[in-house]
Amino acid sequence: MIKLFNTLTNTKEDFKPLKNNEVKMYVCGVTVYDYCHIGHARAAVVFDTIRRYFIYKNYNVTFVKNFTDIDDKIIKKANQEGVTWQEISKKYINEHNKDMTSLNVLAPDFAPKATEFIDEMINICKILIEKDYAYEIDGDVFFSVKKFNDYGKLSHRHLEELLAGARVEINEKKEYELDFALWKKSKANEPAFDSPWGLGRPGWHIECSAMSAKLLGLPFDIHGGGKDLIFPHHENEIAQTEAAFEKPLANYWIHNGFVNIDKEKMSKSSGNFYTIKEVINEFSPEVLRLFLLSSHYLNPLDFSLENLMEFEKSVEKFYLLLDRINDYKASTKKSTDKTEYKSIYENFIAEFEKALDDNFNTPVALSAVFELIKETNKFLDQKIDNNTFIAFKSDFFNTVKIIRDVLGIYYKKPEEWFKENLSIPEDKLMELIEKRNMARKNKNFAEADEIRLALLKQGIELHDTFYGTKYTTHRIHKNL
RNA sequence: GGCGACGUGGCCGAGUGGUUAGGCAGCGGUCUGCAAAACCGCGUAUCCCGGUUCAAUUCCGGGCGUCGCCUCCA
Repeated sequence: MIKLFNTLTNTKEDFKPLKNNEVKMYVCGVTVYDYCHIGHARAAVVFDTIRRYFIYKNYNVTFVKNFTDIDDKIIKKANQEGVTWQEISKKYINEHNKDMTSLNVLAPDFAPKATEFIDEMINICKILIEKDYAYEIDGDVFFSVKKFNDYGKLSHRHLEELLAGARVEINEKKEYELDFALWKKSKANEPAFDSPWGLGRPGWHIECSAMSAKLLGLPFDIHGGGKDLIFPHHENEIAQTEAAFEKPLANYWIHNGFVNIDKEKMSKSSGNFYTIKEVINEFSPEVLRLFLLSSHYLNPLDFSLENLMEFEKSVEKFYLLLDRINDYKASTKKSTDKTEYKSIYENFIAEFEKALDDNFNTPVALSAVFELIKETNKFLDQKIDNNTFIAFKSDFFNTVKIIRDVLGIYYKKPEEWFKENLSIPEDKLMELIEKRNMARKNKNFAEADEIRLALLKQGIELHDTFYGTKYTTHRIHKNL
């Protein structure tokens, strides 16, 4: 039984799908006006992992993640660059998708764009006006929060509280300060869509109401996004959808914590952010993904390049083990004193699932992974006969597949990993290894050590094993 | 101002009313020409003050500190 923390009830609950073993989930995507940063990466990786875990548990998952492709910031950027808003949104959708691919985030089943659902949004506005939940003033349509009794149920706030803290907002036409726009009249030279209220464009929240209702139906199981979306975005989405359709929007609301830099929230407006591209220029995306999973998704995650180095080593450790298995020479003699690998394998599966069942506790799941690596190394330290080794490999690669499928890491071949970090041409390296081994043979250890040290400075470590000299590599982070 | 979260060993990071993850770094050892890798061993933490309890890091109250939301934001 999967338990998850539901923002709506502020408690950890058993997950019960609405229908059999189906999970329908909608996750808020990004507004496409710039490159994605690490905060976007965290949300993407968190929900991707949740999705992957449901799939692993044999649920049939329908996963929707949208793009907000029309919005003030997109228009502003388009004006700055002297291009159309479509060119901006297209470009950054494309860049977003590249980033997601590099992070090994599975493509959503649906990746709708707001502008593809204008009719549906207009329809919701019409219904809300008809039902007297919304009103039109001079081409703008606003939602009247006072009329929706449950307003505040997600963010656990009351209108008075919200008003008390509200920064002075000079809005004009609204009947009540906290009312929000469903439809915005467009100014001259702004992108515009035809509507019963004249030319305009949708407000921010309405798109998700339209797309989720159309693509998943109401209610659906899980709605997710970053914690910063709880208010007002998701609160408003609930108000619109539930007022218009008289059905609950989603049963479970999941929100991931922020990525911090020096304890402060990473955000565009504060300027303290790293883009995904900047980071994966310095570290493998796999390292970034592992790092993002290394703390619980509800908690803040402090980002630093130094922290990434730690996880770079973790990834390396795994590939070292794979490499070891590839090279392993089973003993021709019958195994002695061998422990059963079966129990290591079964223990891992149990720990791993227990962790993820409990509100997707990826740090604990990772500790099970690290234990597995250690236990496996220990197992291989014994003398293993061929039959035992073959049986072991089968169990081991089953577990690796689970880790890959669920956590989305460790999907490379070890040689790929080590080669991608190689700082000199491989044939040159082979020459040096050859040269060093000649020196070793001649007991010229000074020369041998000199070669090894020189390579080490370039991020290449040599390991003399009984089946030959192996190399491993790690990136040199000059700028850190 | 209102509401909320958090404070764990050198660092990162979980769980738990009593036997107390995991990782990184460090130290000692096995191995090695020497290393590296791997393995073994060591370190033994829960902001402060009260309270409840046979027992609290875990529950309650207070304090201090950090952060978040109330504005676009993953």
